[in-house]
Amino acid sequence: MGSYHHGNLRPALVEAAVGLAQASGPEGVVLREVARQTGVSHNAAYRHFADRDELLSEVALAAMQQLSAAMSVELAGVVETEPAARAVARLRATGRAYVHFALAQPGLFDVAFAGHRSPPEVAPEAADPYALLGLVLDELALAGAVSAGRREGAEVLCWSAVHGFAVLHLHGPLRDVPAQEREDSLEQLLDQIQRGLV
Amino acid sequence: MGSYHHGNLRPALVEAAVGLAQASGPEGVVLREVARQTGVSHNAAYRHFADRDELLSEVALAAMQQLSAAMSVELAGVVETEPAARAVARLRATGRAYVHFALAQPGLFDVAFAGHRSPPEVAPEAADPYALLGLVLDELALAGAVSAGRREGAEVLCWSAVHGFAVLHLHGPLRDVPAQEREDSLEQLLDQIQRGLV
DNA sequence: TGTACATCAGTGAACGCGCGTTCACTGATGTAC
DNA sequence: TGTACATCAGTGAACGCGCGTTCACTGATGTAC
Repeated sequence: MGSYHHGNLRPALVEAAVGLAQASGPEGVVLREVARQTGVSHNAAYRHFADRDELLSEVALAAMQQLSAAMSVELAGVVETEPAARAVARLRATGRAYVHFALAQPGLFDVAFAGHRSPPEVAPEAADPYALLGLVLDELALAGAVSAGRREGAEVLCWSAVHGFAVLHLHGPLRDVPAQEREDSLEQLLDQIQRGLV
Repeated sequence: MGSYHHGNLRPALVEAAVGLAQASGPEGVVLREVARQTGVSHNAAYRHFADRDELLSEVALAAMQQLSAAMSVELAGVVETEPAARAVARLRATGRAYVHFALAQPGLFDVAFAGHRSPPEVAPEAADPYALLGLVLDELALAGAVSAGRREGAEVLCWSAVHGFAVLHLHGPLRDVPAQEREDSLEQLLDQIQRGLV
């Protein structure tokens, strides 16, 4: 690896950047530090990214993928078999995973949702938490657990509630709520979301 | 006002800072610019604030007050008289005002919720949107429009949903949703919140 | 197989940025006597 | 009422910060003939 050409610099830079984002959020992704950690000169990144923002977008994408992965894991853990109960449990799992990811990985969560210049940052299907939510809601509708007229736009309620909950507890006025209380509060929130859809 | 002593510098600085926050959010509140606009040397502020953060906290407080004021105005506009319907209308007004304020005053909204070092930033009662929400929920409970067991913790659902909605539409992936669609979506969200509490 | 040459992927030095903050200061104000 | 003096509220110059980005460059690689 002592060669002049790194050979695999781009992914190495992204990896380092993800590490920094994980540790210190968007501000932590400092080009010069990324280069330092990758053992490369501070301007080498410009061979692979137009500027810092482009690197940051890459990190945001990775963060989204991790979020989706976390949601998928929690979804896979649902063991209910009765269709309606199962769909409900999966919806709850989705929300729970979202909030837990935000709290466990605040840096990545922030990068994922920090306003970038490329608004949609359309991720590959699998990496899109929103698509995942839509899927689970479809299951719910199929199981008859959500009234017909209420399926449409249901994403927004679920997402808003869960996102707001995360943000308020992460940076907002609820950031000092003790963990246990927060968890109870979350389950209650999921109850209410569920009720709002039925 | 050409005198050496300004005489009223502290509030003048806060006012300028609020203006900057309004125009460009937390980052816009630049000490040197605040001083420039107030016609004072760039370090004069240190006679009145320990540092930039302390000034920013003052701005956050002002933002909270404006948010509360906006909510109060919308609340006052509710003309329903039948108690239950009135309470429901007032709850909706609260949420609507919250979101509309966020969208109309993104800079102030951001400052209000940007994580400061003084977490609770306990505002005088009147300036606390959370207290206002609690009040409206009490009315709702009194009117019998919310089941007993569901009054407790109802704040969190309402606040989370409305806050998440605002944030997702302000900076998040929903930022490009057209205004009309967004408004429809908001009304639907309020429907669902309402349903979640009953 | 060897060689010339285009292209690619790194390097090192330098720039400008504009800020927050500190320092030693000076002009204005209020108060005790 | 006048004066000495402490205190307060401003000033101007300076520092350090560490970054993102650009420039002209050089070492490595691959390919055509």
